[in-house]
Amino acid sequence: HAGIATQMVVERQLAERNEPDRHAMGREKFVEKVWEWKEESGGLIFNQLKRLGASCDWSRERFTMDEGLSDAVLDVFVKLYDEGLIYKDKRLVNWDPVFQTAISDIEVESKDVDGHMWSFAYPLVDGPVDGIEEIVIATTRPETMLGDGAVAVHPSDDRYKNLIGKMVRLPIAEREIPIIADEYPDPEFGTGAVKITGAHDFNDYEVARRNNIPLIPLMDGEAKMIVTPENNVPEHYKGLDRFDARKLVLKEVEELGFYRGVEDKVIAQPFGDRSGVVIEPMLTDQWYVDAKTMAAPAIASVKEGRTKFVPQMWENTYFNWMENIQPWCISRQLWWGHRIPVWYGPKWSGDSLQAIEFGSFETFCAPSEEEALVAARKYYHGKGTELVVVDAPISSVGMKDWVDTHGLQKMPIWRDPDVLDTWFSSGLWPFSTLGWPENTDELKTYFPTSVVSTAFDIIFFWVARMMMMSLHFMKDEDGKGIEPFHTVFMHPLVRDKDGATMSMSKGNGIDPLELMDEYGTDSLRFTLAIMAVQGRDVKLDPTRVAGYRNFGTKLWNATRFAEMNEVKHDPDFNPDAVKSQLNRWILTELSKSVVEVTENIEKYRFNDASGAAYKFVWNTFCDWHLELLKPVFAGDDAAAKAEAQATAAYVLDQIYKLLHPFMPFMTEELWAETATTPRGELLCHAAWPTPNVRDEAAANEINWLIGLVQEIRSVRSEMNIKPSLKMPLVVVGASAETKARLETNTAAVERLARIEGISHTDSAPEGSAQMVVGEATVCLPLKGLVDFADEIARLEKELAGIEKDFKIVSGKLANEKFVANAPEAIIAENRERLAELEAKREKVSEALERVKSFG
RNA sequence: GGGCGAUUAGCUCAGUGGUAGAGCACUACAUUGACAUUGUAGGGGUCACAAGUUCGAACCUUGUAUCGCCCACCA
Repeated sequence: HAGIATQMVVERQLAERNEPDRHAMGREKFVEKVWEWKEESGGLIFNQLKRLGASCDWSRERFTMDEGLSDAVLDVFVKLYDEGLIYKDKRLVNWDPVFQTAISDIEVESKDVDGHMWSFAYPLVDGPVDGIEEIVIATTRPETMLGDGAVAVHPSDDRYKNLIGKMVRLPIAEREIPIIADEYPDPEFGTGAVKITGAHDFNDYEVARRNNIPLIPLMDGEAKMIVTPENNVPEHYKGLDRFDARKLVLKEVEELGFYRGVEDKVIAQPFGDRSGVVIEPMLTDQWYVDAKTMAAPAIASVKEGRTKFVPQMWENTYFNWMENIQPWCISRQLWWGHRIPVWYGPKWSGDSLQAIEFGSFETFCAPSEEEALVAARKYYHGKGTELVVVDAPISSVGMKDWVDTHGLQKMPIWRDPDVLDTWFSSGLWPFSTLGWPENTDELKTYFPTSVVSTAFDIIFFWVARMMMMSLHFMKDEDGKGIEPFHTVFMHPLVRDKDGATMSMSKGNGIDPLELMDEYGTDSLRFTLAIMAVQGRDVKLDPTRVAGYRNFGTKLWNATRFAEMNEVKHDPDFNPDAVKSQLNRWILTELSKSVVEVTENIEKYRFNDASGAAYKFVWNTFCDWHLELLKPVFAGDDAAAKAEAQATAAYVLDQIYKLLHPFMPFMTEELWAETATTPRGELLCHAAWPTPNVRDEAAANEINWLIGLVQEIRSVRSEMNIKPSLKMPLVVVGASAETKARLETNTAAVERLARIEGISHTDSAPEGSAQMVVGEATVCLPLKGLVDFADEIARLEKELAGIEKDFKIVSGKLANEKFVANAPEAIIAENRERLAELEAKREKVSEALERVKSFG
């Protein structure tokens, strides 16, 4: 691909520098130029390849990395040729007049442009029929009228019934063409009569073939007008650009009195991907792959589930294309790529050397020149004829000259000048890269592969072709084709803020290199992962990248904090032996996160996987675990400290692993930096974490603690109590369990909720803010600190919220149909919730009464 | 014309039948404390619209509107 792209760039450079074009320059000289300008012309591509680690030394004709591949490509061509699946055909192709090469349908982009539709009259040659003197046709491309071979009308169109078979005179070219009947014209549209230019329009081509109408070429490879006996175009059109020819045709048609009007019309025009100019349908000889035959097993593979698309909706797109597949044109009129392994020589029709058929040529398809010559010698019977390989193809006229000059003692042989479509070789990627056709160890190990990850826009270019090629060439013991991969993961396309695909030509791209320079590679990768939702494209917003850059910093700082507290990786750490509730809690949360991340990766839900890791690291580990560890680290219980350190080290290790797919560079670095003894392996080779500790009691205790702290903080904030002010906590109605929990977590509560001293009493102290946490009411004595109207308002608001929820839940449970139809679990959940709400409502009401009584 | 997808907080987007979510932005407070690339608390949503299915709908069905993409395109 880089080679082809380079050629495109070099051709543009040639044009800009007013150098002769490639065709005038010759192949040899052109390759020199590519070589000479490699840095400035192909430098970008070259650098990209270097980044990818490709070893390319820009040796002539091909990259060194392609050496083995080239052989495989030529082998495949020869095999398919021998099987009759590759053939040469004269057909209409999409032609790029700038690069002067055939391109495939999917390299053509249709755009709506403002255009015109002109009407011309073609007079009937033998005078009026039914009072009709002329037939009026409409066209958006007036210049093509010079190549018309017929005028078509619908057989059911009564207006023209009696005109079918009559001749009309073509203005300017002065040819007589027939009026024919065909299903193609729409009687409702325009005049119902359509001009047929078989050599320059795809629909017309089909009509012309069906009706044996001659195809009359009007243009050369650069889309400049040509003058031939067949097209009878006046001499002064010769060499005119198609758009200049259009103007001239319009002028002359008007002068001749055949102009019948014009209207504005938006027309869809096909543009070439690479050149950006309007493509021209062109009648040419090209090599084709019988894609219909090759596609059948590839369709079956998806139909029968041996290859799956993720998300599945892309299978429709795949089928839609594969079932309507056209012959695949693989010739490209370029000079940089895999050259088609076909040689031609004069055709022979008998035993005698004299029996040359001057109009036609014999084809020798072989993987190398030597082998082609062997075949050629065989063909020419070794009748004392010496084969001479010549550079340029020889036409039938040239052949006569050759015979005049050399006699029949020397036979010219020449190679097809065209190269293969890049996707022809790309389609072989799953096996050609592994040393095929040799049965190498690599091939045995890595073929078939498992998942191909790509964007939907190359399902056809690449995915479908890999499947066709693999199924055809790679067979199992029973001779059944092998799929190159079992899953095709379609990742989202990154679009710009308006939803358009980014492209060089539109200039709307966000350069990933710039984003990486600004935010870091891992940040960009993590952002793309967390935004990679199945079935939806990504509109990339750089502020999101900044957000996830901060996440990386957070992890870095967490590691630094751990280091400062002598958190050290302990190779003998056993999670199941951990004792403290806090540590058992984080291990439990870790287990849950491991499951969540793993399952989502396995389901290709990378956004959910990275999101779960993000939440665990920031909102669980950093926000709570590390905060709760601070009093432990600051305390003097050496055993507790040691266990906390070992646990934190273990959790960090698991975090690095979970995040490694999404932030490989940073986690690999942290993995190495935090090693106390050598890790013995890279993080990317380390075993994926598995869930272990599941301690719901510990989880409940710490989650209760978190709830308590949040409750106190919330009240403090709402009551505008300065964070610097520490205050006592008075607990009313605590159960034995709550008392025990408070006892073990006193230090944590005091630190995180800015509390000084926890006591238990039977009734709330006068002037307290009161919070209901579980069965207990937690009070902050605020007498003299705040206005109690605020506390009343706060409690009333809370009570209103509870009332609202209570109504909803009790309403549900009062509904007989709900109780009768809803699943048990849901009903139980609602009952539980109702009980909780009821208890809380009671406590909050009591608290409110108390505050009011104080007032 | 056919197909596919989207419409949820100011913005970018998660959420496929059971308590409406994230990041950014916004408001208030906090700074020798791992981290201001920060912390705490908070405000903000008739889930485009309408009808239906259901005990229950952002989610399922049908229709409407708007937007996007793909395919085929009236010469």
